[in-house]
Amino acid sequence: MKIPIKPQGCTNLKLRQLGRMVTRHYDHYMTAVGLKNTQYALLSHVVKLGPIRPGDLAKRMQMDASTLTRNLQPMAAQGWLTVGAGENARSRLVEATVAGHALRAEGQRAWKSAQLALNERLGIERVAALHGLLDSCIDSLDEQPSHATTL
Amino acid sequence: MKIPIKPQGCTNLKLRQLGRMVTRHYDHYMTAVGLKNTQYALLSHVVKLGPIRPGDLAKRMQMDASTLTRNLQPMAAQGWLTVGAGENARSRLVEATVAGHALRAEGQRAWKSAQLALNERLGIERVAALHGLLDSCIDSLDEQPSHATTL
DNA sequence: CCTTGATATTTGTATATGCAATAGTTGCAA
DNA sequence: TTGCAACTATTGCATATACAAATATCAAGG
Repeated sequence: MKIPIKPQGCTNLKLRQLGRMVTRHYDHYMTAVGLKNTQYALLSHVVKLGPIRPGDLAKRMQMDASTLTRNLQPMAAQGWLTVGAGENARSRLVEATVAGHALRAEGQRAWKSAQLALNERLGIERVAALHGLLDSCIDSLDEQPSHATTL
Repeated sequence: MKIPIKPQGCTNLKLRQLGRMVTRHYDHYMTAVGLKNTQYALLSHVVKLGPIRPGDLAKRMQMDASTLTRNLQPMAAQGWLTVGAGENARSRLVEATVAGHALRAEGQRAWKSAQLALNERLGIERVAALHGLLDSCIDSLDEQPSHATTL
């Protein structure tokens, strides 16, 4: 007989609290290369996913399209990436510049320091467990239409 | 012999992605009572922690004090809480109004729906596991001076 | 009393986030 | 061909987030 353990408290609150803490942690490392944690994440995605349409990129990052539009702006202004013409006149393609590739490489080193320090502080197994759980939750929520509100 | 499983990917990215998804989920429910997820969290803390100084509240919520100052403003403007005088002239006390208490009760019902729907979608055991992990990480990071960078 | 250092909160600046509404495009159908 | 629906990206608006700097206050010493 398995006792179903009820989750206590608010998932959203816990996620946001830890999110704030962890984000601050990474930002301390990323500022060394002049990037915010969010910008490093975005730049990495653009580098890895090559020329990609904003909408597709937003989906990949689980981010609202309008948020992406705005987050791209300071980075394009810095010359790290370009938002050029796509196939149609209505679609576009985001691509990392040479400077963007270089910066992302630098950022990757800073990121690594931040990640290792975090692993150290939390314990590598706890981080691994957390990753597994976060990934599986992301996957589950991604499949379903968000608030299909199956009541 | 225990093989130490290396965490793959970026903790920050995963936390933020899931955070965005979950926050959107809660917000869909909270808008029914005119609250944002963050405002519900803040209001609940103020209700529960009674008259409390901004700085202490910020610490409790793992939030920068300046962020708190600003987040309180729209809520005070709505008459849900007050930021009154504290013991000293330099300190203050945040307290929920009667309207604030009422709204928080309403919000709690909306929150419950959101939480139950999330439990449903992720599975109650996964949510419980996630909570445990998030809590333990929050605790660990809370103890240490953040970027004491023990390298 | 006055200075000085510690405390508590708020401002300045910049970015992140998302919903609703808009604008421009494309494709299709009447 | 015009007219409408679907698609793609952006704007308007409001809020969230944090670091650095400014403000205001208190607490001790001198």
